[in-house]
Amino acid sequence: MEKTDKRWTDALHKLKVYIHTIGSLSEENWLILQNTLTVCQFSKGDYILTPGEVCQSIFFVTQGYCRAFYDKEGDEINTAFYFEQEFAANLKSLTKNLKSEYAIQVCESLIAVRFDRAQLLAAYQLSPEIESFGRKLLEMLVARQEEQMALFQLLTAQERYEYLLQHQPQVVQRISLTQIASYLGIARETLSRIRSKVKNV
Amino acid sequence: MEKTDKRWTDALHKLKVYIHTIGSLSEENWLILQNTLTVCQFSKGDYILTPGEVCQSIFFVTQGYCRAFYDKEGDEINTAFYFEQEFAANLKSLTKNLKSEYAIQVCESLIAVRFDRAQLLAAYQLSPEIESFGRKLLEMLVARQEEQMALFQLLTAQERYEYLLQHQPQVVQRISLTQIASYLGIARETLSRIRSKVKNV
DNA sequence: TATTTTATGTGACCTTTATCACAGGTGCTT
DNA sequence: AAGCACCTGTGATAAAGGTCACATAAAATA
Repeated sequence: MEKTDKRWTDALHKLKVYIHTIGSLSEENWLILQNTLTVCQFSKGDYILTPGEVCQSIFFVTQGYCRAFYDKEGDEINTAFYFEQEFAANLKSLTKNLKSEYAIQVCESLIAVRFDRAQLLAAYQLSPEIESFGRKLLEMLVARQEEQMALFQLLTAQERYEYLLQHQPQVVQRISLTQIASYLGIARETLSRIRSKVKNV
Repeated sequence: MEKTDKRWTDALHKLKVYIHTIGSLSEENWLILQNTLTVCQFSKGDYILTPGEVCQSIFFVTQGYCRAFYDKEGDEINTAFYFEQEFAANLKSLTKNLKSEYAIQVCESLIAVRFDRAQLLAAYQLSPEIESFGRKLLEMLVARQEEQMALFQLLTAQERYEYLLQHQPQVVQRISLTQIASYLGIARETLSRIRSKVKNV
């Protein structure tokens, strides 16, 4: 995508707005950061990250969505969905420079702002305020992960589905039953039965 | 505990060694950081964090261990164990200033270095290098959490137990069967059966 | 040591969920 | 419109794990 494209500036604008919700960044530092960013477009089915590859980027989704999934003996197991205003990456692979054990694939035509790992680290060196932003971003991601973990350790399949309905309604609205079942760790038939039970209550 | 206590300097030394494994910190900044730290001792059964309380500290364990657990309708459900050279905290509560939904309790007489949230944030302001350390620490914690999540989403009960045997043998060695079962999300009888099956293979 | 408490092992039985099979349904392609 | 691929719903059956009951072992306490 060209820097002059309306979608480019649009995506960066959305990111800027988002950044100001988690802390401040001076105009000067925003410009430094902005110079390290690119805006990318992907089509449905494209891979943002493939197994075996080392994750080099964090993507801030501004349109569409994608999913992370493992291949377990031929079965695809979803572990996350990333929607608008969310950050998609394999953080373990990114920070520890390890090969990814899972894939991230586009589900719905995607526009995202790309943070390149090396350039981001360089920006941290240039500006403590940018590193401070990086820390706050990580704090948010850690908090979200912690919540996600509790979901899986504490709740039954049905409770997890009801949790999604309440807390992540867009997951239920935009994603197929089969994909949600894989995410919840249950068979699609079981989710179909849960769904009809919940409806009739 | 007194600052002159041998265990105090001993704990700080262990922390210092650990910090140098995740990145460098100048002697000057180490001294700044050190001034914000306290070394605490807890007895078996003590609570480091109680439900409803806002988490104000991160503890670097140097001796003994503790566990995090939810109370789900009277049943205690373990979600984590923190051993020597690990950081114990409710990161969601700490970073978002929310009440904790779970407790952290000492299982085996504990010595830990305490990072106070407010003082740590102040140290970040004083020194970008300390904030950089904070970011790297979070990156490690995020990576560990991500691995933990995959464990629960991908593996069956028996596979999870075998994973523990291989990757976290101290969990199996130091913690009772009942506590491990609660951590794995299975009945203690089931774990007992898995254990006898695994032994006889 | 004797006594009590707590943790673990094991069988019988029950509940939940997975698996297999198949019947519509929806949307895309030709 | 016909054909095809893919998704969802539902029944029958199998397997995994939970629950209850009780025996035994280990640890704590008197």
